[in-house]
Amino acid sequence: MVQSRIPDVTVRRLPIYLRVVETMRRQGVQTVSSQEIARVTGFSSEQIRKDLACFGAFGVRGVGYETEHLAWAIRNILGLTEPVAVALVGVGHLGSALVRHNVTQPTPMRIRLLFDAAPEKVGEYLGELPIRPVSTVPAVLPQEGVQVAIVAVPPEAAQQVTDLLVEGGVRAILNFAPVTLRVPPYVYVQNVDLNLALETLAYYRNNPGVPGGPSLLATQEMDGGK
Amino acid sequence: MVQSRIPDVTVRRLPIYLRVVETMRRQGVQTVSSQEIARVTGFSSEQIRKDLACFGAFGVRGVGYETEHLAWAIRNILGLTEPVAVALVGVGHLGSALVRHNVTQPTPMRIRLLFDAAPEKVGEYLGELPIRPVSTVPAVLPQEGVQVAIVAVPPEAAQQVTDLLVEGGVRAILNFAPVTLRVPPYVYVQNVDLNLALETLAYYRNNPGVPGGPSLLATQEMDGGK
DNA sequence: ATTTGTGAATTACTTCACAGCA
DNA sequence: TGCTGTGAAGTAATTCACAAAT
Repeated sequence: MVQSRIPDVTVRRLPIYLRVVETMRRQGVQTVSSQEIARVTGFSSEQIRKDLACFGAFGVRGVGYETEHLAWAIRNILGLTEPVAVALVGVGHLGSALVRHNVTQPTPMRIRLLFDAAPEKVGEYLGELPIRPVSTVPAVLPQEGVQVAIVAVPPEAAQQVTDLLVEGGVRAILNFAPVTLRVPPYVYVQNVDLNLALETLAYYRNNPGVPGGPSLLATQEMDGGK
Repeated sequence: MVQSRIPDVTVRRLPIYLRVVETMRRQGVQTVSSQEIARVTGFSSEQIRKDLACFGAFGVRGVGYETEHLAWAIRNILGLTEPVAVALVGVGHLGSALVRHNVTQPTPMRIRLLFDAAPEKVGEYLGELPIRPVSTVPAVLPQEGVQVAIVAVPPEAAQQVTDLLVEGGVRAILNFAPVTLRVPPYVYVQNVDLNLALETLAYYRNNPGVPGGPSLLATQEMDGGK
């Protein structure tokens, strides 16, 4: 059964399933059951079946899912059939670590454009990639067809940078700055806030035994509260 | 009304509230209403009141919350009344960026111990902090009273490192390795998986206008699926 | 007049239970 | 038998709506 509206939690689980299925496929495994994916990921098998069923029935009853077909299907749903170019703004400690990390990873999301505000950084190279002035974002992004961006600038600059990205036609942003970004409703923002993540740990250090929730990463409320 | 069991989603929102309230307090603001916090964070004001009411009633009707008192209360709930020492394992690109990032941040979560497996890194310093051999984790952590750790090692080494951390008495782990860590039920794991975060963006780039979920960062299912 | 605190209603997500197919 | 797909039941989280307090 194909649903029109896919829950956010489901979308966030899909890349996990893809990783598992893809690994198995490369190991030569032909089919995989929801129980096997459950074992590796920690999600329940029913949940995995429900998630996959949102997009139609790929499985074979009594057998499981064909790894080749399932990997293809998930990549299609996510829009990962071919490499996706990503822009990164803010080539500081964190930004450059993200770039160096990204080049070693087997993900189709590829950082291809770098921007920074500091004049002394502009023109330098990080690996093969030149660092461009952040003012050129609105012009360069459409030209290069890039619609996904990472914000790794100091909090003071984050909103300003975001406005430039939106002007450049960005549709989805991964934000490392510890601020709530204001964007139009058609732009998706996912926050990765390292301080918040660590501070949450402080609570569970003292209140153990509870956790539970699966889920994966941080969306952002769109409106400004009512 | 004081609840015994606090929802995970609430715990993940508390550090956000703390940040906002703390900022206002430093600006000399005496009281803050749930609507004002809502405006800044994007959460609804009812939700904020419900979250805070889990721990008792701090507010004054018709007025709002006293910033001083509220900040103190949230810090108490989270266990952030004094600095919390954190260990980091894996001083690669990402790990060292996290350390350099952390020293500039105004969070009470302080990275104080560094570990790495590579003999050529052991003994070197990153800022003031010496890099220790990862084998000393089980001995050093209890000695230094550290119960929170960051895993920033390659996926192959992540489970092994986690076992050492658990042996050393760690209660909460922030995991950057793209694997599901196996831990005893009293250890809390929060995953930050950069590839998954980026891959989720790919979906929303093509399916705009939806997002919605507030929430903040990645827990991990504990059991192995049933 | 304003804003908290909270039951009630609603919505979202997960788990259960099992029919249907290989 | 084994495993998928799914309606029904159950649980969790959010929003509504308003009484209580200043």
